[in-house]
Amino acid sequence: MIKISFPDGSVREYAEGITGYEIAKSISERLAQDVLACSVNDEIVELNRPILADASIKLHKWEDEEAKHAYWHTSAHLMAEALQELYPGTQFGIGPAIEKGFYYDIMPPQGVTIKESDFPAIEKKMAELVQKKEQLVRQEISKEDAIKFFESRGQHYKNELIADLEDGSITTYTQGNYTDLCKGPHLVDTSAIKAIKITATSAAYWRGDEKRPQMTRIYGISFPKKKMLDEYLTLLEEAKKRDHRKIGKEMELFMFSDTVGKGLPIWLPKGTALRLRLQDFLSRIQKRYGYQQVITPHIGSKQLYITSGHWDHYGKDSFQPINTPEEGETYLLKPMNCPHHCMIYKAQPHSYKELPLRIAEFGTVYRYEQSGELHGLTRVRSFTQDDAHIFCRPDQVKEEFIRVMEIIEIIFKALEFENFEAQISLRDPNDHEKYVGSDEVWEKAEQAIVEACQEKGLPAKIEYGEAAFYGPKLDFMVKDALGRRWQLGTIQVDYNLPERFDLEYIGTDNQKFRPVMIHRAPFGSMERFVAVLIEHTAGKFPLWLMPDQAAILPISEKANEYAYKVKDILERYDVRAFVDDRNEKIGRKIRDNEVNHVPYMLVVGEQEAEKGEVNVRKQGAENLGNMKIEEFGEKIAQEVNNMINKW
RNA sequence: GCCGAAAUAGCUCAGUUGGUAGAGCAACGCAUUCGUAAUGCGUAGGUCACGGGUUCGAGUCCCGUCUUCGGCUCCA
Repeated sequence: MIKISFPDGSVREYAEGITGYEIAKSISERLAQDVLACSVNDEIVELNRPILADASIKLHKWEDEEAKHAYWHTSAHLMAEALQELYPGTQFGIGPAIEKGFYYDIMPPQGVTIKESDFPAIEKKMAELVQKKEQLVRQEISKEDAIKFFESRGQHYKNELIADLEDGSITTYTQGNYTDLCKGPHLVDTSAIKAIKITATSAAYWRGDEKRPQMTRIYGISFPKKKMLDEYLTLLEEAKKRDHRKIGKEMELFMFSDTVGKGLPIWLPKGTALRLRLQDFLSRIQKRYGYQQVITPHIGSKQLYITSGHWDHYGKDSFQPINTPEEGETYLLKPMNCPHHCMIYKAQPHSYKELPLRIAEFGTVYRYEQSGELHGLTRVRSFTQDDAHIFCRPDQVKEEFIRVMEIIEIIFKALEFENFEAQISLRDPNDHEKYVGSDEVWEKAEQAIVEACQEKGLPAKIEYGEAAFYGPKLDFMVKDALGRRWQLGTIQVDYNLPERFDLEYIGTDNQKFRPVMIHRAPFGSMERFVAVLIEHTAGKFPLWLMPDQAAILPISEKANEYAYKVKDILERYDVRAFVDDRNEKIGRKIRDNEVNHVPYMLVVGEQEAEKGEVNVRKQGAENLGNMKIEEFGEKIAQEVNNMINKW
């Protein structure tokens, strides 16, 4: 007999060789039906793996990530089996479970391309195979046999994977005619896969290397119940409705023009109003935190970027230089603001007493992004960073870092971004080529970041090899409507640029010292931030950011004049309203757009005109009754002020 | 840049097997002046992304280009 302990601490005895499934069954039939995988001593295994010694066990149902992982991984194998039958001769790369579903990278036989129109056939074949209730059979295999086996099937990619594996650790899983090199774990059989949707195809390089062959990646998702698939598809539809590109167009916030150029956003009046409000908000906070605002040109001489090192690193991958016709000068569109700010620092001698010096600019930069990368406002070729550079003494780094984290905290709180993740990006300890600066300097910087996070109690994921070439960084990621992660706020320590620009300050002993530079952008960029903000709020911004805070509806022609008077008066309170003087039903527009972006509707007629009042209706037509225009203006201004001053 | 898909009126879309270009909303005009989150009637609006080809005839079929979309790769 062996002892099995459960997550609740209880212990039961079972015969040696019992499986997870049998354990589940011993608890209840229902559990046995629902359970998909189990963890034995924290290793996730399939339910039919015999347990040979005392162990702790967790049974995973669909709700657990572990179960979903096994489920989708098995789905990937199922899809591979279907593809093998539909397209004999297909070579298989890798086919993992991902956050939402699974994919398989395949090399279809010569002359075959898999298109969207082929998806139903693949789904159908998978459903057919499910009917067979094929077991997934795990087999341990020697390296030699594995190579022989996959060679005999013409699976060269699999063999390349095997070459990197250690003998003795190699396992395969077989269901029906399909055998895959795989570590597992899997479902016991495929019968639990009830609802399948092939969602997309894409090109993907073998092992992510663009010099290697390009494979076809097929994405899919599957669920134990048809209803869950339908719900998932509905969710995707809902997410599309809050796509910032759609809402941005409807609300007339921004636009793109093919004639102006791809990836070059144009901010329309309402979008500009929103953006300026955000900039204003940040400026207020920055003033409080001792920043000074500057404005620098949109181009800089090539020499500036040679000094900064950016020319060597990115020259060939950026927009190409601008040359003057006669004097042979060479300029670059500025891809970042740091070098300009360094020159501001360098223009004057600095005492240790002046530091930290904090220089801020809403600086527009231009970066060449590959055309396939462009995406709404989140990935563009010209964007404005809410940039600032802090020049400080080495002993001030941590404190300055913490102060920046406070600013980011204020912004995220003010805009209710609770769903963010923090990531500390450190260098890849094995790669010294990629980074500039000494090990010692890097270690100090990395330590400062880690400590700052600890002191602020910010849980942050550490990623090695993700640092910039000039220094480690802390990034804040927020998810968009479709669950894609976008980097917003960023704080980066830089020991490199001060060196390259030979920046210095005079210490207490009258000696020269090198300052440390901190780059930071709490929004990241105005474009990306507004995009994420739109998706986060579905266009229902907080009142103080709303481009149109009220719609004024005159009831009769006679009231038109009064309506405009109301607008004028409200403007004095900085309340943005528009007059709908043709009495077009606002509701119609709103319903057609499936959005509801105007928080207040002011109905005005002769009665109101006489008394100088407005009839106030809140979003959803709730009638708040009549009040004086000034009273309403005051109320909104007050509400806005409260929201801003809270921070 | 790569793989796949799409492109029709300002917007959202329809357009059957190739045979005169359609709707709703918006715009404009006229009527309506209403206590309200969809007033009525009318008018105008299109080189069907662009360029080539097949055909008696192309929005529709084929090829190329541009842009957009979904991914890949990339991201200072």
